[in-house]
Amino acid sequence: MKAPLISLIEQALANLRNAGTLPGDAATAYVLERAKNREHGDFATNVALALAKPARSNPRALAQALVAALPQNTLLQKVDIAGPGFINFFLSPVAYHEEMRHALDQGPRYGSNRLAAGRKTVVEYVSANPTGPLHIGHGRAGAVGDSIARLLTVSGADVAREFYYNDAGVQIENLARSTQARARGCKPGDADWPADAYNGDYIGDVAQAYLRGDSVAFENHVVAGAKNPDDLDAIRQFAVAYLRREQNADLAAFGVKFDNYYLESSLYQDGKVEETVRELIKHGHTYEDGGALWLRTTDFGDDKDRVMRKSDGTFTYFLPDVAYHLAKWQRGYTRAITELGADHHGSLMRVKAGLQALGTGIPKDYPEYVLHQMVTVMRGGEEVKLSKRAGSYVTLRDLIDEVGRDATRYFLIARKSDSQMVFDIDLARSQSNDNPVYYIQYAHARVCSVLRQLDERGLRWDRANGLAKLAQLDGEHETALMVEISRYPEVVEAAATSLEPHLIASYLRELAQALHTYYHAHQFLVDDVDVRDARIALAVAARQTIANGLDLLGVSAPEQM
RNA sequence: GCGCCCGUAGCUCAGCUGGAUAGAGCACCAGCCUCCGACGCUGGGGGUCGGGGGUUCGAAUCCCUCCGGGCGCGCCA
Repeated sequence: MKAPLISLIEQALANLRNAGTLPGDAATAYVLERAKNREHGDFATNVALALAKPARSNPRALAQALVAALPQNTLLQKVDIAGPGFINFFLSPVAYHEEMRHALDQGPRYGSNRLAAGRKTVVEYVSANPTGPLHIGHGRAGAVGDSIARLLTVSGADVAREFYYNDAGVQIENLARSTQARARGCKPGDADWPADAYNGDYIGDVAQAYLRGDSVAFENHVVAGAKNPDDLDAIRQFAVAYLRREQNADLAAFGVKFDNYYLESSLYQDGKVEETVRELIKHGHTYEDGGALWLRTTDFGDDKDRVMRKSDGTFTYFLPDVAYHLAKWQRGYTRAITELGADHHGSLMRVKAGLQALGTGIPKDYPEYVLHQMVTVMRGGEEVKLSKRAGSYVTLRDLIDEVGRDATRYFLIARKSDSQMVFDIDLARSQSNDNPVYYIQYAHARVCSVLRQLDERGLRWDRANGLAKLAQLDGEHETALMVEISRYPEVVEAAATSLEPHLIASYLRELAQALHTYYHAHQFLVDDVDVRDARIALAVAARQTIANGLDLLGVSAPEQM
């Protein structure tokens, strides 16, 4: 609904420039936003305040001139000037009725936009190494990353979801040795238990499956356990396959999917690592010192230079990261979003520096990072410590089983991702008013229930008639609901622009509240056919909007609870 | 010590690129089911927006500083 208003404002500004009221080169950085208060209309702009100085006028006088220069439009009912010089726009009811028509006509596409139209985008998230079960942090990464992918998709982008994992490094070697030790009957604490081993019980499960000769299928591979505890290479391959399969199963249960699985080992096989090193050297940002090859990341804002090839000839972790992001670029992704735990933020600068040092024209803001902060898990009023080494461990699978997929996803997405958050298992489990996800889902189910009632009473909803008769809905709660629904496209745009899916979560709560309030204030299934059709039209528009919003969060919209 | 994130009602958190009297949920108090599902609705109390400066018509929002949390600062990932 904003676009036509902005167009009107721009026309008014052009008129004033032509009339000499405004200088031709006046900057037009102004804001058009939803008025917080209904008394201030539907939208308000500070354009007169922003332009008062360059126009050498006072804000209220300029506002008067602007309003006078505003073209006539049927969408506008009234335009006021208030306070220091705000211009308040009161939309006509027809503007909202048309928006309800859009919501119903566009259905699942209501709220989509063209912000990122056609941009080939890769969204990378989770990217856990296959050394153990996924924990709640991975859950947050999955919920946030997946939701961002959905937001960009409805914004027109051509999105690929990607999972990157290390299948060759030191940690994998550790995994293999740990599994081997288990296969030989050792346990943590035994004299010959490896020093840096993974102590979790799940390693024992992997070892047993290996010894049984189980067959593990994952990501188009099948790996069978070779049963031989001395074959470390076979153990490594089996353990990676086993844990990857488990992680994939957990993510699938969480509703988080991927288009690509990208292996670190492939970067070596395809020569991408060597190519990256070669290019970095060629562009003169490297030097040797102490037998190691350094990258002069300080040329690009880092506080010290970084080793890229160690004196033993192997690479530090960040070089494959640079090679990996180069590969994203080379695969044609002009936009890359990388979702990471905030504990990795130290590596961002290095990877970006490496990409710039390549001199291949990769933009400075490539990739765009979205970080998520730690999640503290509470159960029974106490913090549950997460540790791969210790026994106490809440896995993502535990949460899905205990709390449910929808509530877990909602809780993990409802907070701004760069804020630390507390995940209270007892709260998330409670199916009460403590729990916003059920409140929102219930609003959706309620409308479904009304339609079932309609059917049971042998009545029929005439959609076209309902839309035509929306003018009969002029009550306070009905208007409020229309306003909420019409905000949805703006919220989607804001969330997609800032890569902040939590905005959708907050919005949905407000929308659900408006619907519940409306539900209590008015009866839907009344005898007056026109009023009935109109009220159902509004309710269905709300239901559609809730369903669309929940889908962006990866949360289901049940027809009954 | 340096860098990044954060500090808003008793608790958990919103507050969009600065805007018009600071919001929601929970908890607490008082009401609402002969009525389309009460997993709901209505009303009420409750805040020096961590402290202090600055920028300007206007600051929870931007800048500086201090205090208090978290996370990073390896030839680990």
